[in-house]
Amino acid sequence: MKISEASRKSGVSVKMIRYYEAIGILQPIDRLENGYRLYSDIVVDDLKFISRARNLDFSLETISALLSLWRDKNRSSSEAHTIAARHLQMLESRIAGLQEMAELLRSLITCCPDDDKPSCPILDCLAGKPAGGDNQVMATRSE
Amino acid sequence: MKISEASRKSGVSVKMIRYYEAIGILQPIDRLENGYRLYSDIVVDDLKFISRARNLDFSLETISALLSLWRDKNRSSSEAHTIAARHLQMLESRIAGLQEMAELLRSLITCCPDDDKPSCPILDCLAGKPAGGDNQVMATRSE
DNA sequence: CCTAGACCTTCCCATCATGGGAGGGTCAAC
DNA sequence: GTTGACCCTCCCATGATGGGAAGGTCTAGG
Repeated sequence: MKISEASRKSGVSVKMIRYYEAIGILQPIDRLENGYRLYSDIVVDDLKFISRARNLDFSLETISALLSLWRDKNRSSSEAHTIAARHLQMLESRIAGLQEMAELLRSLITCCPDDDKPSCPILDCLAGKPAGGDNQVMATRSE
Repeated sequence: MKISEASRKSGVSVKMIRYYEAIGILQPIDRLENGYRLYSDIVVDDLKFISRARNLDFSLETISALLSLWRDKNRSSSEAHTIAARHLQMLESRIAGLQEMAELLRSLITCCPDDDKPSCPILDCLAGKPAGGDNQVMATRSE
């Protein structure tokens, strides 16, 4: 099949399919005489693999490693385990960071009168004014 | 003060200070005769404001709006409220997405034998094999 | 007076994953 | 023989950040 069908079947955009090949995640794809790429079902499976891994927010570099593992029938599950565990840890620390932000933001939003007057704890906090509560965005307290 | 001192006082890198000016978040900075930028304490405060807002993951575009509001003594707190509420919503949906990923990943990691044999539910899941449990990464189920 | 070093400037490039679009080739159907 | 749906490559843009080159400026020490 040609690239647009591979795209349709895999859910990966035509642009990205070519890109994955260009950066070496996909082996070089066979070409027809006119230069058109020819995709096998196996490559479509690789594309689905990539798509699922992207949905778990793995980087393309990591996905490349995972795909190699998948293709390697002599792999150890511990290798995939290690990669996944490291990624999970990163996800968790990102979640923690975002939650901290969200919590502070929520408290500021709750305090904000949301009216037509200028006084606003949200802006005060960003400006470093010690607000009424213990809201304080961690920052740059170098002075 | 010159740029490196402004950087030290604000916690914003020299590169970024220049960048913020270049994209118009900061007003054009006064120059000495030799072309060196001259920073006032007020601009340092702006930089701290930006830094705190970045710590809450506001985009520079949004920060530009917040900074304008902060400078506008005729603002309504509702304007900041709206911006912050929209941002909070975005943070929350990102958290939810990451948590979904983390949860699936955790369950896969738990199932993975983590040994020297090739069988691995993590890779199976990425490859679309319906694993033992109900682990299934949402993807591309177009066939 | 000269030099070393610590600044400052601008400009270009790289990141990461993704998309847009130009300019041009190929092929099938009508 | 043209139209339209494909395909190709190449360049550019995103957002926030850093790296580094090439070159100007200023100050302190010899």
